[in-house]
Amino acid sequence: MPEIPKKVRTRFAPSPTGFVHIGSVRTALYSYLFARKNKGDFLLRIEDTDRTRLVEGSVEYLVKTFDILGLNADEGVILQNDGKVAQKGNFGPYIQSERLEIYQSYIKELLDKDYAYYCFCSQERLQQVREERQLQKLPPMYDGHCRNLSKTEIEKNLAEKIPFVIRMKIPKEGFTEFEDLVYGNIKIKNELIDDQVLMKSDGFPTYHFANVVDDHLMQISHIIRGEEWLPSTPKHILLYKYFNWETPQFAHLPLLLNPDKSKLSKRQGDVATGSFLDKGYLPEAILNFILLLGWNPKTEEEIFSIEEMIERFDLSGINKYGAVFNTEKLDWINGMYIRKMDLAKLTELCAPYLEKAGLIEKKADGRLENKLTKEIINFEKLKQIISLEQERMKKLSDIEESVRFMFVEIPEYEKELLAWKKMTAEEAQKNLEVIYVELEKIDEKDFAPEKLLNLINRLKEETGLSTGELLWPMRVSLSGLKNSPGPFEIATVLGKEKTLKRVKNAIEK
RNA sequence: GGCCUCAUCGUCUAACGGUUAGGACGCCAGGUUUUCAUCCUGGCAAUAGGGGUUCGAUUCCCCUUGAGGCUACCA
Repeated sequence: MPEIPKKVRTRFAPSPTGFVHIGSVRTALYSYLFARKNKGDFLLRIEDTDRTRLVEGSVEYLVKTFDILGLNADEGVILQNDGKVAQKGNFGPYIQSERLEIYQSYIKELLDKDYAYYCFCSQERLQQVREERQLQKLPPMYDGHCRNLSKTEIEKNLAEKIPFVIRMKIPKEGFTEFEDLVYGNIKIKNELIDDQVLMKSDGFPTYHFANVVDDHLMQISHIIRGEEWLPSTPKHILLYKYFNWETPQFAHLPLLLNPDKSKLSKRQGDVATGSFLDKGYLPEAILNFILLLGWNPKTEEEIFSIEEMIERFDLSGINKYGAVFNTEKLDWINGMYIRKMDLAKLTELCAPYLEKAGLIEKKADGRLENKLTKEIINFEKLKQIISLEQERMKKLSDIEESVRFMFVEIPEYEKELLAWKKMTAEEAQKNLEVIYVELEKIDEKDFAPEKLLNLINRLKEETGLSTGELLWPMRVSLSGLKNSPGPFEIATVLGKEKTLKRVKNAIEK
């Protein structure tokens, strides 16, 4: 493979259709990493040439999502510091609908060189041609009806304002081949390539045309995109040749798959990046997860910071087969990131979930109020509460349910839950009485895990009870849950007063 | 139908033609002072099938099968 001396420039070029597909994020991630790795540029271009699929506000949503993910473009459509979407760079505009004049001038060049032609065929005729060819078991291609119209015919049709498109003139002989950085040598007979529409009747270019023109004008060196473009790449190569432009390198990425191995779609599950973010998957965990869906470092490392990704990433590590998008491992990776995270940061990230769940509320003066008990809780206390779950949670949204018991006045639960294994609830209550008496003797400031452990150990010796017979009832009295953090940790965060209150409540049940 | 592409545990994947086919997630079992989780240890689990080439194929070639993509005035 020849080394490319010029600067590496990659781009991500989404269509603003309203949501950000997780597969697009992977494509963008690979482009981003490749650019960073090679000290190149990463650009974001908006491909909004299909006017029928446009969704209001989606460009802004898209750019913001990428900003959250940390995949910041050096050039193109970017998010400014003031939160506004803007365009940056010397090769703009970077929104295709703002580049119509550019496409017009280049299509004229193709027309002049006889590499493209006007086609006045109606949709109905095209439909008919397709059906006829299908019946004859021929590829449903355009039949070339308008390929050789005379100049006078064309002028007459134009004068009569007959709607037209402009098609690319594909050679009837030979073949087009290229070296894909992932798939290797690809060779396709020209006779099997359709005379692709380049300009639509509404004056907008098709993907194939706008994409080639823009990639060239924006000096893109490596086109990293989904495998669905592999079959149409020869058309693009031909266009570069027609224009006498240097052909960039191509790297097609295998598709992400549904569990049934079809192309990953929203019909079979959640593929919107935004909803993963909403559920509390961390941006870096999402990137780490999708990085591994189709690429591997050839080592047994699995957790990568973005810097490590940049350092390790290499196009040669990309697989040729599609990976099933199965989020079980995402849960695990996300948990790893949560455990490594700074507690204060985690607390800040969890707070909105607690607010949404109606457990806390931010008052006008900035203080946090426990909405259930109306107590004011400071950030330190909230941090302690979150710390109970840091080792346990898989995603931020888990926090709502798992920590609710810390906010209620008294947890609600069935008395029978107090009983551990074969013991009865009454026996459990008796054990709690013993614990209660000892707990009362501890000084508030000594209410910490080590002291509490010592106390329980002492009680074990004095009473002959087992650890479980003491700890299970204690834990349930504090959390009201079958599964929860340990009793010492809960008691420490709760403080002496609340702990005693909960134990007492259990005894009197 | 045509064209293109792909094929290792359930999933993500590793293995210059020579390995008891490795790791991770998940699952199961055991341990770590109560539960769940964490952590540790162990276990179950794969080269789609058939032909070649070779002393020797997961690996190279061919066929079959299976899967996917493309085949729009969508991207």
